[in-house]
Amino acid sequence: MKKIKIIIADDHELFRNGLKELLKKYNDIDIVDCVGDGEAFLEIIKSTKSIDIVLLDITMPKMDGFEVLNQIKSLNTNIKPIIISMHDDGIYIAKCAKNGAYSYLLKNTDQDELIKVIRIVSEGKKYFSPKISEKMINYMSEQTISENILSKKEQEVLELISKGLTTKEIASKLFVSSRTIETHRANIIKKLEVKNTAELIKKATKINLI
Amino acid sequence: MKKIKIIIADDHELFRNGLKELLKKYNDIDIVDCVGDGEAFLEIIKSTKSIDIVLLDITMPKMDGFEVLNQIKSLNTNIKPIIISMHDDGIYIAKCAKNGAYSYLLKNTDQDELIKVIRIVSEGKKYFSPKISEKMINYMSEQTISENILSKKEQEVLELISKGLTTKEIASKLFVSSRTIETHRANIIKKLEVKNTAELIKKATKINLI
DNA sequence: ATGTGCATCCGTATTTATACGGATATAGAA
DNA sequence: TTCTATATCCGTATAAATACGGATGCACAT
Repeated sequence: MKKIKIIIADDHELFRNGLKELLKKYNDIDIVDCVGDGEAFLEIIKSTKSIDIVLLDITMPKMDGFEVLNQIKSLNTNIKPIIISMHDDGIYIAKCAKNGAYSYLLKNTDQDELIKVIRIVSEGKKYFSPKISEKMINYMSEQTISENILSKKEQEVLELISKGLTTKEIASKLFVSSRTIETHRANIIKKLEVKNTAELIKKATKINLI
Repeated sequence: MKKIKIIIADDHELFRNGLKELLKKYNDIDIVDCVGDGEAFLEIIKSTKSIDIVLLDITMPKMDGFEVLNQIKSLNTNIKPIIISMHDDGIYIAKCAKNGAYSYLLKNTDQDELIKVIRIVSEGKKYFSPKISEKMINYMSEQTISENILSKKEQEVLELISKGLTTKEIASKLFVSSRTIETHRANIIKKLEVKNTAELIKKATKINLI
């Protein structure tokens, strides 16, 4: 039988070793290595191939979990990261999900759940528990409060700006003078308290206007 | 005992009525009304207060589910929408989550699951099943493939552009000529195949570069 | 050793965006 | 009704971005 090869990356030694002991008992699991920071982890996976899973903490010295997730993606390995974190903030969860985590567990997760998730993930499936999903979704939906700041026309103009149209193009598309669009642009920029178009689009995206 | 007041909004009459019959059997549930499109639904909730839950389809004539979700948010009611859809695409799920859905069920969900979710949501909690979460998370992480397109410097410049700095400001911040930054800008725009800064920032945000 | 990608630099011309400081008509809210 | 927000329009001036078409030195991989 093929064992699931795992690396543990966590800066708390006690936790790391405890976890190792805990997982030792399972026949289908093989703890290949334990490291205390993100850089050390990356070193290892450069030499050691065929790792299945990394149990990854977010807050680590030198290179944090988010960075590690990014690196894993760009390295084109098939290591599947499971985040084990003490934070249950929606933003953390969403960020990990976005960056390719296969699961997100809290440090107070019980043993059975952990084993269950390891086995699910080892088959290439992602698993996020309903509680974790709820947190993330709450966060995602909160990000959409700020509507109604812009008038309908302004919203329309913003939409077209974001599509790459110039003032002139927008003007002819909406059958108005380009002066009008210029004014709209100026007002939009003022309302969102930004300096220029680049910052505008960034902010508008952030608060979900486009 | 207080019943959970529900409205069903779905354009398929058979499904709508079937669902109604099905839910009739439960003592703690009260189907207040059934409608076939989004506009009709909005009409009803304007007059009828104290609805707890709407079972909402996405594809509907006149006004689709996404629009309805948006309206519900801006109307400041405490109706909790549960999406019942036949699509299990990640993008649909993510969009609903973002727009304030309390749950997302597929039309082939079994009865027990539906009742369970209705009861959970009626208490104000959100619930997304692991399968649905998986779909959504897969979608979210796919949105983040394209790294490594830009060089480090280009990435750095992009970051500063998105913060609203002008070419000149970036140049002096990075101790290089503004010509250099101009070239970087041009190259970034070319690489991401966009027309101008506005579109650039939008795309960069979308593919998670900033 | 040779090539490829990258960071860096330069000039010129045109197009856009931004910053001023106005004005009017209309519709909806107070 | 009066106030307020909105959409629309106008001019002038400067700042910035974009489009051309180049060039060099350096590092890294083949």
